Amino acid sequence: MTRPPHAREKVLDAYCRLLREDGERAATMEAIAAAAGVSKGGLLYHFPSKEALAEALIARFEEIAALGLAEMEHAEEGPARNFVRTSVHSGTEMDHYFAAVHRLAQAANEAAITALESAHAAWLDLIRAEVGDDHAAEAIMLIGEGLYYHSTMPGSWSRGTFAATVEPLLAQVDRLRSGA
Amino acid sequence: MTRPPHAREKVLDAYCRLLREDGERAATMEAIAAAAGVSKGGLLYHFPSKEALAEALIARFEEIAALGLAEMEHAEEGPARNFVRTSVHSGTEMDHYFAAVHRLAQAANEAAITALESAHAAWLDLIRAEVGDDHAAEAIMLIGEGLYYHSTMPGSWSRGTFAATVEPLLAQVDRLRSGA
DNA sequence: GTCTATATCTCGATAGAC
DNA sequence: GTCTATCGAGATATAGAC
Repeated sequence: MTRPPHAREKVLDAYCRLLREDGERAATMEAIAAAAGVSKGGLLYHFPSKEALAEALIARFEEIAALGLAEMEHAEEGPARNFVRTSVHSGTEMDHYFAAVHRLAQAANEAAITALESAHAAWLDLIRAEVGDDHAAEAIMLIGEGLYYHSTMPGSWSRGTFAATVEPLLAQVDRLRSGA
Repeated sequence: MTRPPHAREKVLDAYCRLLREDGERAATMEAIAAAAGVSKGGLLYHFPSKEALAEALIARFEEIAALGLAEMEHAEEGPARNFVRTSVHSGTEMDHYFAAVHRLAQAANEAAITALESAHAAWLDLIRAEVGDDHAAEAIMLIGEGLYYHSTMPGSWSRGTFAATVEPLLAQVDRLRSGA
């Protein structure tokens, strides 16, 4: 880490936003540079290729995901509830980078696919360890994934449907958690 | 309806497959034409623009989704179980077109976003009507959406994790269904 | 209905001035 | 460290032969 130069940060954030809002095709070097307020040449000084940009974004996602995982592991309410609670779209950095990496994965970027699969596997492990029953754990995890799915979707339907209902949903999680 | 010409079908299927497997950016007119076994000119006779192609694919998805919805409504096991059962990736036409429309939605195609939102809303309505408790219905629907999310993902992690576990998952659905 | 040829534009990347 | 200028490849779409 050690504090990356300012321009690098701006570029990465712009790339993340373009991926998330307009999709992988729209996230061209030119568009990214413009959104970050630098020139194409300036961008290519920091990231010598488009692939390098994607790698940096994925690395960033992995950092954020690791932080979230540690928090989930030690959450007072338990990993299961914490996972579902943090899966609703809340505009966090995690939400943004998850959606961006998701776009790359759907463009068949292997590193992005691997990063998402690792995150999913780690989440499931923690929920399994807490809940005991594997199938209840899977069901809980899928509720969270469903929420993540909606959080990566453009449009606002899911926001209107789920935004205000985290607590009642957590009550359903408790039903699945308790006993098998 | 009324039996579209053969070439139209081939083109639409090729477009669907390219979107699903390689992403929206890779699904170029040239690649689609090649995959469908026609020339660029031939493709553009049937679909005068890329937008027209996308519209046709979305219309196709809406047909398939309507059929699935009717089946879900009258399923003997009930809409909730039927929804979750059919949400696991099973390589059906519905899976394929869902994934393809999902790629378009993530490329900020408004019609694709609307089509997916309509489908989600219709599914949730049926599950709500059966289950009674709105939050249990949402939880069940999210389990299905989680499975759909995984079915649209490239890579094989979810296949290995969920493929053999539909029945135990349906048992979890039953737990959520029964009583509030 | 389907093809080839081609026009026009935009992409990612390089070169070199400052 | 950031810019402008430019190249070659590949994108959508048109024109017109068959």
